[in-house]
Amino acid sequence: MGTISRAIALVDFDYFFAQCEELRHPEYRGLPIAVCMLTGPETGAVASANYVARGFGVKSGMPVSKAKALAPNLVILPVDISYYSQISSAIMQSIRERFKKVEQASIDEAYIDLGEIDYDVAEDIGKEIKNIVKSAANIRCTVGIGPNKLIAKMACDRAKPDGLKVVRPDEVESFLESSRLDQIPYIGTKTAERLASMGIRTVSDARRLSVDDLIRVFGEKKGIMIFNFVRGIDERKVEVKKERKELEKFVSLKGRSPEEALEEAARRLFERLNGMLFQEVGVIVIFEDFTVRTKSRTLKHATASFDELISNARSLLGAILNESEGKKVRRVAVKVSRFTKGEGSLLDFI
DNA sequence: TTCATGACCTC
DNA sequence: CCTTGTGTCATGAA
Repeated sequence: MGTISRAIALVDFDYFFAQCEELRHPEYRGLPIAVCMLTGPETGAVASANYVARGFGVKSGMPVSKAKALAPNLVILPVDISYYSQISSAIMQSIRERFKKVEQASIDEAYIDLGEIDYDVAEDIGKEIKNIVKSAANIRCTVGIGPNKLIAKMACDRAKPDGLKVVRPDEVESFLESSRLDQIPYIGTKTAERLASMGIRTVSDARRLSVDDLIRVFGEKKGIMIFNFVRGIDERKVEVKKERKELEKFVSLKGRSPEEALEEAARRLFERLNGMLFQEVGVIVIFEDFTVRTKSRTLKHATASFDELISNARSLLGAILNESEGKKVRRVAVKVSRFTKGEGSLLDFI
C-alpha cells in the first residue's frame, strides 16, 4: 500500500508539432524534422524538432539556417497550427471524458487533478493517461505526477520523451535537491543569472535566502513564489475553465507599409474574435533592431465592431510611429482584451 | 485605474 | 549567422 495524498498529473505531448507532422508524413519518420515559422523560403525559426533532429543539436528558437547546418538531411516544414489544434482537441476531449478536473495549459499540455489518491494507483492512472492519448490520436506523451502542479511539471520535464514519472510526497525533497535552479518553472535565464550573481547556484543555496531578501530582489509575487517553489510548495489549483484574457495577432511587414500590415493583423484578429465583446485595444510595434513599443487604450464601452477596432488601432500605430521617427518597423500586432460575455465566443483555445 | 514595459513560457 | 509568434502577469509611474 502506497501513500494516500493529493496528486496532480501533467500530461505533455512529446515534441508536439513535429510529432503531428510525423503522423501525416510517415515517409519522414527516422529523418530529422524541424517545424518552422518561416518568413521567407530560407529564413525563420524552429518551432519544434523531433528527437532525430535534436540529436544533431537542433532546438526550438534556433534560426533555420543554423538548424540546416547542424542536420544535413533536415526536413523543414511550415507550422500548421490548425492541423495541430484538431489533434490537440481530439486528445483533450478524450481526457475530459475520463477525468473531471482537467485544465488545458497550452496546445500540448494539461493538468489533471487526481484528488486524494494512493500514489501506486496514481502511477497506474499515469499509464492510463498515456494510453488515452495514444488511442485518441496515436500521439506519444509524457506524464508527470506529484503533490502539486510544480512537482508534476518538473517530473514531466525530467521524464521526456515517452515517459512517466511519479514523485511521491516523501520524495519531493530529494527530487528538488537533484534539480538545477533553472529547471524550476519561472526561474528562467534572467532570474537564474540574477541569483548566480548573488552566489546562489543550487536549490539548497536558494533555501538559505529569506522571503524578505527574495522580495527585495525580485518583488513581492516573484519573491514569495521562489521562496515556496524551492521548498516544493505550490498551492495553485487545477482550474477547469480558464478564460482567455487577451488575444493578439502579429504580422510581418514583408515590404508593405506598417499601416497595411496593421490592417491585415486587425482583420485576422477580428475573424478569431467571433463576435466577442472587447473593451481595450492595443498595438505593438517591433522595430528592425528588435526594440518593442506598445500602446493601448481603454474604450468607453465594450464593443464587437471592426470599425472601432481598426480606427483605434490606426491611431495608436500613428502615435507610436510619431514618437519613433524614422525607425524601421519589422512587425506590428493588434491586441484586444477586457472581454465581456457577449453573444460571441472565442474560437478554439490557444 | 490606466498605460507601458519587461520577464517568462515554449511549441 | 539575432528569430517568430502568442499570452499572462507583475511592477512602476502617471
